[in-house]
Amino acid sequence: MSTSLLWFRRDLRLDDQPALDAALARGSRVVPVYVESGAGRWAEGAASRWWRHHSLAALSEALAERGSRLLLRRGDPQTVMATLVRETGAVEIHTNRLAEPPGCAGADSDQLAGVPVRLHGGNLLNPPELPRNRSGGPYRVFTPYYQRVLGELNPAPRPAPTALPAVPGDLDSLRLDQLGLLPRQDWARGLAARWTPGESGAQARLERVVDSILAAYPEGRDRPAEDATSCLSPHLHFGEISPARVMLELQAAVMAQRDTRQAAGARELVRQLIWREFAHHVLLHFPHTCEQPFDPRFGQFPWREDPVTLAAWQRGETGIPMVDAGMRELWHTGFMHNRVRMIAASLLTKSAGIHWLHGARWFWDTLVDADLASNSLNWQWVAGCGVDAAPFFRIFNPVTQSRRFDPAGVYLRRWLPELSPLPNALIHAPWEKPALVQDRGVVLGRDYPRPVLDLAVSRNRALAAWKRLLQKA
DNA sequence: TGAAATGTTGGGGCG
DNA sequence: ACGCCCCAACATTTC
Repeated sequence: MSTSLLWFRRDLRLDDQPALDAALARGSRVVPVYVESGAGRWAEGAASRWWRHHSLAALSEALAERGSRLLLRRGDPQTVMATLVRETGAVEIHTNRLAEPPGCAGADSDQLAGVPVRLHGGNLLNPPELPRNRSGGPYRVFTPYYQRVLGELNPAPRPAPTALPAVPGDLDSLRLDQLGLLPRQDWARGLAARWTPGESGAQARLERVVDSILAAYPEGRDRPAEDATSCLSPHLHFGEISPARVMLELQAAVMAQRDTRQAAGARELVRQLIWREFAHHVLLHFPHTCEQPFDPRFGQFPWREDPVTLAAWQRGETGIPMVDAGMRELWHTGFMHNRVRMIAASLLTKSAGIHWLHGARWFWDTLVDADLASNSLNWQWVAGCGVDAAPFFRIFNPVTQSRRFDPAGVYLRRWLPELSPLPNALIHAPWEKPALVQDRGVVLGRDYPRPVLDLAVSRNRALAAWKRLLQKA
């Protein structure tokens, strides 16, 4: 009877788990293992580590319930696997592809410790190198990519096995707390209040999305005060739910046709899921884009070194309420509403002219859904230097956006309680009428910062810099 | 998944 | 009745 190692990486689930299914299909003994390895490029940030701690706890429990056991080991995967192969006599390693660039935690290899690594496709709907456009190259524009893969997707997720083979008791495992994933200081209470990491948390959220969020999703997803987005991103990042499972549930909602609004919401969410696929497609074919602009002209762009503004942005103290609310939501919950991410990112890269990598690195450290492919693609999209990017001159006005998408100031007051005495007419841009603001007991510069930049001035500066770049190129 | 400037149109007030 | 102006609403262009 042969033995396989089931190497969990960011596929921390048992449902629709192709690596698990394949290991079992060999009719062999299956030894599940998680390897805590060293840093490397884009070492996981603190919020992600918090999430992973809890996700591993849930996975460990789910395996135990089915008669198996999760081994936790620490070290270089090559070394750890060599030890495990010696201890178990394993002939294969099964895991799901991550397809990140070399040197990153999610880089794949097809052999470790002299044993073949069988790479499965449970993390994505499509193998990330596919599809190819008519000239045989990768896609660089979302819409044709979307239309192409939409017609080809036919997910067939498989349910979790109800029982698993036992793991020999003499195999050592670290305790979860020995991985040291939790922060020393307990700043994570906000995260714990907001999230339920782990497979059952992911499934519960998907159920709620289908039952009560989908119908209003197309318009609701832009209003940050509402619970109207899927919030599946961290669950998907850690593989607590498979994209094929999400897809199937959404397709079922479309098929049911009870509610055409629900079907429209499902289609829109499928589109978002395919943005995730597209990000992986792009990072696989253009692996330098996690650090370098996709559009080479931007190698010459005069980004400003401005540590003071960067720090104000990070702390949520720019004096621009919609931006500060988003940055504080991020700090407290490890998440930021998608619309607000675009606004905050536009302010940093375009209004402040600060390099998108500074923003990408901050998000990387603070987001529970930090994902190299999505983070890189989206930061470059906002900055205007990426694949299918927003043109550089598309600069968000955070005040206009705030008035449009949070007209009643509900989101602003939630994250900026110091502004809650202000009426809706003043809360979106308090610096415009400082005297009226002061009448309400809010003193700018004391209770809430004055804006770190002038939106009109910074807009013109950004446009001028872009124009000069075009002339050079 | 923009914003601001500029252009156009049409209704109403008014001499 | 008519032309004129104003301005809001909408469309188009430019960045």
